[in-house]
Amino acid sequence: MPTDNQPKSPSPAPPTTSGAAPAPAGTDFIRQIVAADLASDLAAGRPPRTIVTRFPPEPNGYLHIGHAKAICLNFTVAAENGGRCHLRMDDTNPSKEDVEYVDSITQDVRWLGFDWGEHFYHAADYFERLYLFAEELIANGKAFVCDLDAEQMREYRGTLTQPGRESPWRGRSVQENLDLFRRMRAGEFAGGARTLRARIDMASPNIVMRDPVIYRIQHSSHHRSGDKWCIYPMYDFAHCLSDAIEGITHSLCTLEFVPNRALYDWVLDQVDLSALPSRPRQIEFARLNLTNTVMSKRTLRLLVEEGRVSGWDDPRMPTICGMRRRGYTPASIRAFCESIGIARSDNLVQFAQLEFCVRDDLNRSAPRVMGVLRPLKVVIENYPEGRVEHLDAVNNPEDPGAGTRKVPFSRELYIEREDFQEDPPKKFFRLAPGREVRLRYGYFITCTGVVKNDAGEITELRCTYDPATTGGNAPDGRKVKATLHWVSAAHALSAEVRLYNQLFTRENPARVEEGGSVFDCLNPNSLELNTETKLEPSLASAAPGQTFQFERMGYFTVDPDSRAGALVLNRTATLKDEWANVLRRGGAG
RNA sequence: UGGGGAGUGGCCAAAUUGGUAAGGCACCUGACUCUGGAUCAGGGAAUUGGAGGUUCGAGUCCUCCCUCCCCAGCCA
Repeated sequence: MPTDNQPKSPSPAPPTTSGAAPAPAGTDFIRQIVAADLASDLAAGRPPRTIVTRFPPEPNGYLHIGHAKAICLNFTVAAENGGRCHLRMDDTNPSKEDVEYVDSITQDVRWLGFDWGEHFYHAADYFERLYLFAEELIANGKAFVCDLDAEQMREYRGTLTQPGRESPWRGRSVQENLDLFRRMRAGEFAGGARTLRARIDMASPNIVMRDPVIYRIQHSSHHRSGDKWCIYPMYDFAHCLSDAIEGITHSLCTLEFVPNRALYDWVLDQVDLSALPSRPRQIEFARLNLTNTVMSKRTLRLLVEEGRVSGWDDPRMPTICGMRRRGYTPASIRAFCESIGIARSDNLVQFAQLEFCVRDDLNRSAPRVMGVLRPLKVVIENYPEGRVEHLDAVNNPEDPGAGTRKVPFSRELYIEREDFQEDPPKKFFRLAPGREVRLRYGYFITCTGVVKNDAGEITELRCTYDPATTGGNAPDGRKVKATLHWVSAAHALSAEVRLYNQLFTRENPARVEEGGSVFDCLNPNSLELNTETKLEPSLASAAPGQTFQFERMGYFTVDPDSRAGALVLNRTATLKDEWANVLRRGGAG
């Protein structure tokens, strides 16, 4: 269970009536099924079963936000019902898996705020038992050793519209199958030379049921079992049995496994489960898709391998480690996963939904600070040269307990370039010639002059301040339309800031055009490097991982690339920006 | 094309199993504000993919049609 800021979800009402009792309202179909199962136990006079779920990643890549949806679902459904959730490495294919990934996976799940207790498992640890189940299938005449090679097998499988043909090896005797299978295990045959197949129905309209391979020979060493095995079970065989072995009650997976459910149930029907704690049930839900990004592990891997991003933890990546580096909090990711719901229809969630969740969380927790991304020098002509004041600034208006800090003010400052316009449009209430604005926690200033270079670019503003408005308060109660953030030029810290934009320009990059590539819509401007940022001096001691709100600019998180005196910050998210909406609507003129 | 899954405001997503379309995000308006942030109040937006049918009554049931997604790895 998450321990920090955990979004409280109401526990389903205790089931009181028969198995047909209405499920609690306002909850997704999976929670309704779980509630109904519990209700049916009660109705039958049994003690209600312990709900056991599992998150079963294959350690062949890094976890992403789509996995977070599954992780939140599995762990919270279990927790809401007083059950438990296992973390299981689905590591049945040694050629693609690595410990590097199991380490990152456990780290990410823990970081998200979930605890699997002692229930950390590996499918590889079940290889011996799985092998025995396979022999049981053979003994029951439900599996056979097949000598067809991969290409032949494809031909025999048939097509979507044509039934397959039975393998010539389908009729081998139990004895021969057992002997061959044992010799497969013993390493007598080359990789790919033979397979163990379930004997089901080559004419099934469900292709998954056309005598699927359940064991293959692969002479490669496994990250966990080493060289102990040279035959490895396939997903469809290993997964359902692993679930049964662990006592999983509800095996939640994504929609693409719907056709596999027939095989999941078939395998469980063929073996003696009586010594096992449960007969698990597979339930599918729709995977998460997010606008302007991709969730496919293959594509994410290509982004990394082709150097289009800096690594799996590039802050533009939808990976958990990328989002962590970007500055997303575990609570914000959990809140997001809760907000999108669980259903069976394909979906494409807008990135704005995720951004809302980070802002919502960071607004409450992030210390405020002033940072100028595109500095424009301001000289306050009537402010004494050499004078420095240390003004009080509130650390977090959402959290009075966060206290205040001192910010130096002096004659020469930087303000944001975009906060000044020489010829301001109608709805622009920031600084302009002759106009008065407030410098946050500082003074009211009035622009009295504009200095330009030979190219006609504004290089400096001349202003005057009203000494009576110290701290930003006007004793005469006069109002000002805008409050600007600023930084004292002499005291400013320089920093590198990485401004991130969408990785892909199209809403759904996964939908590739004929003959095209996902990378056709890669956003060339997804990373904007800014080296001119000036920060208030309080940031000097900021440590990697810390997130701040730069007032009026957004949330920024200190990157691990930072070194003493050389801060690097990632923009986690911008603030909601009314002015940007005005500009977008073209209503500023 | 065989099998399977799914279509509810721009995006997610509910709907007590037939009783008259929640909520969130986004958007817009106003209030407030030393962040054009936050907060508060309000608003627009859906003939529930389409056409028929059953019914006093249909998002929910029936029929037909359309669209999208998944399956032809010795991947998961």
